[in-house]
Amino acid sequence: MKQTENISIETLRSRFGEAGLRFTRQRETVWNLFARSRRGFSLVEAAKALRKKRVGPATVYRTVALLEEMGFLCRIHDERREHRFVACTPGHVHHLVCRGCGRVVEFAACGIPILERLLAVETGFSIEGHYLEVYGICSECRGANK
Amino acid sequence: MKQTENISIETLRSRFGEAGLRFTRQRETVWNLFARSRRGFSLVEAAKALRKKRVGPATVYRTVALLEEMGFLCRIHDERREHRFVACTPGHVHHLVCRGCGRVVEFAACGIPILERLLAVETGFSIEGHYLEVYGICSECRGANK
DNA sequence: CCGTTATTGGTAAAATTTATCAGTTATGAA
DNA sequence: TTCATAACTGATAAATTTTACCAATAACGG
Repeated sequence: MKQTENISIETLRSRFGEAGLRFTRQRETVWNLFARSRRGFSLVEAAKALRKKRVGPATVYRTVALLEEMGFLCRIHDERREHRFVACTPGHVHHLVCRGCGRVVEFAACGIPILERLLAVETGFSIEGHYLEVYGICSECRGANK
Repeated sequence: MKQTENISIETLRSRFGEAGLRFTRQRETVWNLFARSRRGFSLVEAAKALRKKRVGPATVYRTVALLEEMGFLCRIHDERREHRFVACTPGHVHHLVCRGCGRVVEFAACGIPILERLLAVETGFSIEGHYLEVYGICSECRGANK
């Protein structure tokens, strides 16, 4: 399974342009932080890391929300505790999260649609979507424990 | 599909006893709030609702965390925004959430294990668990829109 | 009923998130 | 390249959410 291939800066810039938004130094800096991390960051972590790079906290909050809306960042719930954001491929994807190092691998799930049809019949709901996150230990973390 | 059948107060009381914990008026009050709601509450909502019933905010936070640890409350992410807690059957269950009224219906998922085996092969992770939440519109909310 | 001790409430403090607005800067046009 | 416009930012204040603290309370066993 391929590791997440990140969106290029140029793609990002043009998507901003199309939306009538400016691609500022700060926005690029925020994106780079996430694009280079397999694990992602919580808002607090990102704000702290970006302060050193002259990006104010308010801008970090605003930019992360914006990138999430645009589909470039995904929110990871990470086993019921902290929220993190990771760079992701726009569209419907899911994440496999390592309980050891926290690294995130994207995958395009399936098998769920069948379940959804069953649920629709049994509950009377019309099903519109789902959120799935899988947890495990990556091979690297397994190796480290030996 | 059956509506969530709540744990009885007596069951709850004895589980507290077994764990060496006291079953106080406040803890019972907190439980009752959640047990009677199909939708659940966020911590802020619960704290506000319980203040009227003479349960302090600190106690609400502590008790919700405790009930979650014991498996009587489950955390709902609710479509990427607010966290809510709902009374749930202990064990591995998932939730179907109405985008209209927010009501939550439990279900025991399946189909996921097959996906997990596939992911294990493709990523090298050893898979240990997952979190699944499904969104839709309940029949009551659909009816209301007509 | 009593004593022990877990639990609570009320408040203070900490941590997180949002609002505000004057100053900055990306962008397109000239 | 320069300029004008308006989006964006930063710094701080304010609001909101969560945790810490400790004397007072009350659940539970004996």
